[in-house]
Amino acid sequence: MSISTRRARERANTQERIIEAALHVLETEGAAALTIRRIANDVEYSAPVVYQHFANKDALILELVAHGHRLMLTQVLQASQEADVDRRMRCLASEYVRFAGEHPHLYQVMNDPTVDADERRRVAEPAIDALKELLTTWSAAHDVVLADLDEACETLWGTLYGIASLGHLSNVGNDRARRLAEQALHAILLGWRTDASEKRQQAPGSAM
Amino acid sequence: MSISTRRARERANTQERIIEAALHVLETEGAAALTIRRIANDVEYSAPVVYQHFANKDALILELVAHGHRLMLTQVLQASQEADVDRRMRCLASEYVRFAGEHPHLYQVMNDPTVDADERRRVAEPAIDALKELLTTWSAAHDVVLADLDEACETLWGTLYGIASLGHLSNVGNDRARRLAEQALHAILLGWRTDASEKRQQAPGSAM
DNA sequence: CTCCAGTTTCTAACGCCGTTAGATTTCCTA
DNA sequence: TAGGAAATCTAACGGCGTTAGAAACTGGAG
Repeated sequence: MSISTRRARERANTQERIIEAALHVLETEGAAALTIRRIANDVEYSAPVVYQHFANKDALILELVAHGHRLMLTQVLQASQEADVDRRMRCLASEYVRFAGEHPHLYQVMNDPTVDADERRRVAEPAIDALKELLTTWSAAHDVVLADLDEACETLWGTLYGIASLGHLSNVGNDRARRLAEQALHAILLGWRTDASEKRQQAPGSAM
Repeated sequence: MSISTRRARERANTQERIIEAALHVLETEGAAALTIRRIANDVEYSAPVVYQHFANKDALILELVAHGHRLMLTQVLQASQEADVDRRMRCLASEYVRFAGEHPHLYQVMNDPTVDADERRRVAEPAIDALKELLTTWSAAHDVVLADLDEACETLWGTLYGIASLGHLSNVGNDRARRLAEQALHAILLGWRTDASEKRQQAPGSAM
């Protein structure tokens, strides 16, 4: 009994080491350096051992993506603990972009279109849910009834992603991108509020 | 004399054929199928011939990216010839996302972070400039003075990119993504106008 | 027409990749 | 301590981008 549990523990341990090694290579040297042989070498095993823990490279990468989202979620939430909802929103935008800038390669893999869309969606869900929750409290605080919460959330998510991507895509520095994200978020939310108040003035109905 | 010009013409012709073949493979089968050997096969040459026309695969891909931006620019401009500036803006957002949805693989390569950032920026410049021009006329039409035109433009560009990416990133269909893009653009522009009018009420100054 | 120079094109190979089969070693148990 | 299962390694496959060097074709001079 105890021997098999030890085996399982060792197994889990090397699996964890593989993930950490992969993460380290990815963050320090980029996606191009992330090869099975390289990872195996770093954990002092031969390449096929990796396939005892992951069906293939894609599965390993998916694990990195999931890890990345967990990391991002905790960092962003932890850094944006403002009392005011609007400040919290603003802070979230800024911190999201900061994360993208501080972990460019990880962020890149997290949004790599070549990893299966469904799986990517799945591992990103907790982060999206957190945004959805914040957006809910925001809309309640401002008496704004959003026609479709999911749509509104996806709009914000997409916007943040797009502006964070500017950081690598062009010459826009991270600080500037953070300001742009704050500004865009501010503008979108303000736009929604304006829409809502306009609607309120003429007839009771849903937003936009 | 005439013989060397004919040689040059033939040379340019095969180069064009290579690009077209590459584009065809990319659009119909995706980036994974885009290999030098495959392209060479399609133009009925052996692989090394490709290297007489392009320094390496990256250079060829950059050509596809440039082609993609030209295609997108003409399609979007041609489809959004509205008289009203706001309608034109709205239409531009919608058409941008439509293009992304109709050429998913090309669009993916156009925004692939692994292609050199400077080169990518360079070939995307004409499209960005067109957006900048439209934004200028918009701000003039609404008496909105944008603090930094380039920043505002990059915000819009990033937002459109992010929302267009939702199309592949999640379950969001293209039609829905188009509506979201229109909505986000509308909200951002409305936000800027609101900012400007607020500023106007208290003191003359720049926006945001 | 023939032969030669120069260009174009191809074949073969290098080193890398992800991945798998089969031999080998290691470890527990009976 | 011998045998069998588990873990691990070596070697290989096919494919990738890329390059060197052989082969074939082209055009003009004797």
